Amino acid sequence: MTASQSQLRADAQENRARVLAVARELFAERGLDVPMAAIARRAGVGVATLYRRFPTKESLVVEAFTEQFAICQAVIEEALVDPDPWRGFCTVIEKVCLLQATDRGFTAAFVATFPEMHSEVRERTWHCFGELVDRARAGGQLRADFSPHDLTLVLLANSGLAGAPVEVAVAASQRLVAYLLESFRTGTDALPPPVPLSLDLVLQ
Amino acid sequence: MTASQSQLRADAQENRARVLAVARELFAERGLDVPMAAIARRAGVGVATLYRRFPTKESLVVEAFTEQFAICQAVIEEALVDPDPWRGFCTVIEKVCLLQATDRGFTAAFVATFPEMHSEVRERTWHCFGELVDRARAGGQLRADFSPHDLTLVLLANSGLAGAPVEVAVAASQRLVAYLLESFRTGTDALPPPVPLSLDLVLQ
DNA sequence: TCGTAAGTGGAGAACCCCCTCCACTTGGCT
DNA sequence: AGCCAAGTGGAGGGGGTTCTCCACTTACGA
Repeated sequence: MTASQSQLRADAQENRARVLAVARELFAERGLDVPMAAIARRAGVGVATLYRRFPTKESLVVEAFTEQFAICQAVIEEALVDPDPWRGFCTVIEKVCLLQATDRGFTAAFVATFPEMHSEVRERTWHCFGELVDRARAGGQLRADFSPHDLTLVLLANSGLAGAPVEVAVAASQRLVAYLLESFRTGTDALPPPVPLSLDLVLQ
Repeated sequence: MTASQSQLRADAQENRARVLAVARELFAERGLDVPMAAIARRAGVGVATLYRRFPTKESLVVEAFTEQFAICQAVIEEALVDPDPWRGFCTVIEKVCLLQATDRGFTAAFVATFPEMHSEVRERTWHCFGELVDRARAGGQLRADFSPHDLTLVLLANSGLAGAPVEVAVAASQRLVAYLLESFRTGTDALPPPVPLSLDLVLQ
């Protein structure tokens, strides 16, 4: 019900919403490489309509993924109020990696969006995670030499699994995360079962 | 001094070699997306020359990377004769991941080459690694629930770091590998120092 | 009901890619 | 020296992309 939305004619508003939904679907399924024409076709509109609402492909990507990024932000803030900081820490990594494994466009969108994200938001998220890391370290469950930068390391590593079909990617991601969390911690736990990751499976 | 090589005129032979060298350089620097025209230009030849020697881009990629893949094969076989199977295991992962972090085209080339690799070679490599895993497990240094498929997991995860500039990718890869090896083992060691992986650094 | 501003679709411009064709050049044998 | 098979470069065909232009259609207030 923003000004810009209510100023749109009813049919236009509906088209816009459908385009956005389709874009999210296709970006998740096939990554950001999916052509604008494909999005327009599946949404049942012409390309011109699409470009009228989203002047550039990048703007569509940004709009399509702001929701996901907001979820990430929320996940971190939520973890910060968890009384057990180590559990909070694990939850952050597990949830974000799951999101990433589920959505093929996630990482690329994040990278594309990153430069034009208000640095204010970035700083805040980063600060929150730093806080979480400090507490988990102070609690003695997170190893002392863990660096907040390792979050980026985990995210990048996890993004390497995005090529595989979703179910495979999710299973692989869960095992990878389990391995990593285990070495982030001071202790030992059972892993989820091995993933039969032959490359035949990975190549779609 | 193969028949096909010696049948080439001297100048042609030199051009072919230069093209191959340039291709390796550019694939390593910028990934497989680098246009054929760019390779031709840097090698100081026309595109036609390039296509005369390598009828298709894929064939150039295959030729450019067979050396690297042979190295991987050698690394595994060499590890198998190491009297300490755990050290062999670590060496395999470290060396292959280093190769991967150093060369931006590595993973894509591997994936592209994979289907048309003689399954005989694949089987052999896979068998060797399986042997190594069995021995390391039997030795009690590798965790019992490690799966040979986890090698693929490591490789895919490590490939996620390839976007960053080489020095960053290498440092990040080393830390990732250290983390993973630590959770593959039954014990604990110090990590290499954290990598300041802000996304500014990662985006070239 | 009807006028008009808002919205639309599809053709096509501009660009980049892989790869081919062909008139020209050149190495190396005689 | 001279011949010619072998080798060459650059123009351009065919297909893909993002994005624009403009004649047509439609929602909706008066």
